[in-house]
Amino acid sequence: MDQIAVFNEYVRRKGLKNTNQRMIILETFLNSKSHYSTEDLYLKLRKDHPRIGYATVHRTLKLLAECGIALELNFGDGQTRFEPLNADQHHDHLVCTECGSIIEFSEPEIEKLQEQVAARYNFKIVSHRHELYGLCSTCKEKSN
Amino acid sequence: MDQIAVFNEYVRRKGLKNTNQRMIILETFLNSKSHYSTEDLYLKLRKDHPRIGYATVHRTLKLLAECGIALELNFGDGQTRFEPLNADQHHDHLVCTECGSIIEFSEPEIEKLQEQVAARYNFKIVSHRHELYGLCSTCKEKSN
DNA sequence: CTCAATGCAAACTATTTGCATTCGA
DNA sequence: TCGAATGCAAATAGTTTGCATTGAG
Repeated sequence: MDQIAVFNEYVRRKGLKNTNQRMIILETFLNSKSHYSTEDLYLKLRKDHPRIGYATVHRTLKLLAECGIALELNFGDGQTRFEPLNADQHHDHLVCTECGSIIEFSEPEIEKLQEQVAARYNFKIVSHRHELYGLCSTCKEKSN
Repeated sequence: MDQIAVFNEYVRRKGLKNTNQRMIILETFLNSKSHYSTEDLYLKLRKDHPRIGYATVHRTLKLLAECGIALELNFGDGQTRFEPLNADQHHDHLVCTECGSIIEFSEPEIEKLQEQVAARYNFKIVSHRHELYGLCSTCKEKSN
């Protein structure tokens, strides 16, 4: 079941409606590799679809997060970002505080340890956030 | 060297000034175990020190983050929180999305793996953030 | 038809800033 | 004394909401 099917299913179950705008937003969102803020996505969409409003983009992103298609990220720059979430290929982030570039990484060992930590506190993990902040290789060199 | 000494040193090096307000804010902040937002700390301070303004609290917290005494946290509820940072007793968080309670944990194994990941990308870690969201033991039971 | 979704503008919330005044070094 | 810090109020930025209108089921 792909993301679009997941969305349709979710909409149906909740008695919501599947509009044209939502489909356009969802597709544009899924086809991107970036970490979009509401504004980023709104601006991108506006080129081809000037009739789609900021609020709709925002509400749709929230909806996608709700049904597990998007993950909300917050890198501490005051902007909430969203990224397409794919259960079977989870990853975390290295964030360069100098140039803002973002590198994705995944480390199954860490995920496993997380589970152990949670178990220690009888805690049920629903999602997590793991970000390393610092200097990427390029900025590291420059600072020398 | 304790936190207050670190602060004094930082202030001196930067040619800043060490005011009464800053000392009060710093002490109150350090003596707390909580994860304060600017507002939380402002309200707490106001009881004993009604003359300290919100902006001063905010600017001081930013300053503390800058000199490494405080860590900025963002649990995704739209409020930036700060916690006293102690280099030698670092910890991360389990955040209950149901009741909002926060459990601290530390797992040296994970820290070690982080370093390995960073090395893989020739990335220099300055700080990190690692949060697990889900249900704490109490809320987990209730949901059954 | 009915009720959810949209688009716009306005409202809100957290954070930041301008500026006259105060105060530390 | 001099410039950094303060406190207030006002500005900003991101996010959310109210409401008349549109449109999907």
